[in-house]
Amino acid sequence: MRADARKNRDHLLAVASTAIAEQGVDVALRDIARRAGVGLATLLRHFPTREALLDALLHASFDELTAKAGELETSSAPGDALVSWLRDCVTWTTEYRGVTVLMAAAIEDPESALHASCVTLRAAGARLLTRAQAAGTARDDIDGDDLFALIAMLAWAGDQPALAPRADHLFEVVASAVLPAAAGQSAPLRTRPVS
Amino acid sequence: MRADARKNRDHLLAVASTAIAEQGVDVALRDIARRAGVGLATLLRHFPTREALLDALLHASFDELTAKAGELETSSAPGDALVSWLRDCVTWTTEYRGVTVLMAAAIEDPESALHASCVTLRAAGARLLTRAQAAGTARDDIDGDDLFALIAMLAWAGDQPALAPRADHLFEVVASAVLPAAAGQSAPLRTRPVS
DNA sequence: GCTGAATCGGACCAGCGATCCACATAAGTG
DNA sequence: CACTTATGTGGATCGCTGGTCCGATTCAGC
Repeated sequence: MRADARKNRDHLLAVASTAIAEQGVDVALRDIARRAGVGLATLLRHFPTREALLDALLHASFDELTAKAGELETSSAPGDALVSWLRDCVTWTTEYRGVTVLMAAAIEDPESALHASCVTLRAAGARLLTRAQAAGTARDDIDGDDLFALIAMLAWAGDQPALAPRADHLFEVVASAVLPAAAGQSAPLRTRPVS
Repeated sequence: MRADARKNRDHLLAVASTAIAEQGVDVALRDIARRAGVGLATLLRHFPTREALLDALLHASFDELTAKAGELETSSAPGDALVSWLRDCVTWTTEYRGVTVLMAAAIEDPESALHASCVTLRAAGARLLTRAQAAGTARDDIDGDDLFALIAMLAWAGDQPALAPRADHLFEVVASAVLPAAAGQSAPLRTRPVS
């Protein structure tokens, strides 16, 4: 890649990052290009679709989250690890308002630039889940797909202005369903802890 | 209203209903107008915004759901009534793909044409919820706003092609959090039923 | 400095919701 | 029935979106 092209690419990523933080992932690509001082065509050649741009932007975050899952797998109790990782996932999406619906679409579209990242993320969650299930902390009748869906639902709620103030509380409610006796969560009614 | 205007209005509603069933609430208004054999301006005069059109279209359904809540309030056990009504709400939204995000936006925007309907719906749910809480069947730390959010989250999941196959299961998971010992729901681990 | 290839961005396209206004028509009046 | 007027209509148009094309520009190697 030519030096000027590389510079443009990096600058575009930086500008896109702040623009998305300000206006969400639906920000007009023209705005990003204008703020970066390049033409729309230049942006679209570096990143042919909005998803490709997001993928380049989010790749580091995705890797962080999967790495975090790997750490938690050995450093924390199964239940704590799962709920802590879920929390990380949900809070992370708040930085990229609107990304949830793209992820939900990408996970079943192999053509999407975000597909691979989403599948990896789901797999990381599934490992934490099965570990917690083996320990008897998480309910048995859900799998990685369910977990991914629950994360997406909570993240979506965080994206909605009317629902966002409740996001933390909703997380607790959902978490209490996945981990009925999770540490730090108040059980809904009286739940007998697993011995 | 003039007779021809009335006829156009009714025809537009009928066409919009089928178009939305086919393509979701994001269907192009131009398409609806064209399929109805009128100009776009005519559609937009009868229904100034997409929300106004949806409000006219959904009003009957909203009334049905609130009426259903009133019935259940006297005919069923508090827990059963709540979970049954939740199920009705969520399955209803599947007929109008994409309506959830509009409802979530409308509930806190008093200017929205859908605002009043959403508030009424939330109030109906809140009544069922407090009744179930008084009976000790529903967890105490949620309110009508939380319930509305949970319905919206489940409905949104049903709208996402990748998540829709799991929608029923996700409903059970969330319901088990709201009503830990709801009849017909298998408790996640062992939960001691309230005496 | 020159040349060829890589890169750029303004001009365009189709689609969207929305608005305007000349025209058509239904409803009321004599 | 004829005439008037208020109402309803829809094609043309606007600004915006994501996306494509191609002539102009700039870089990299010799």
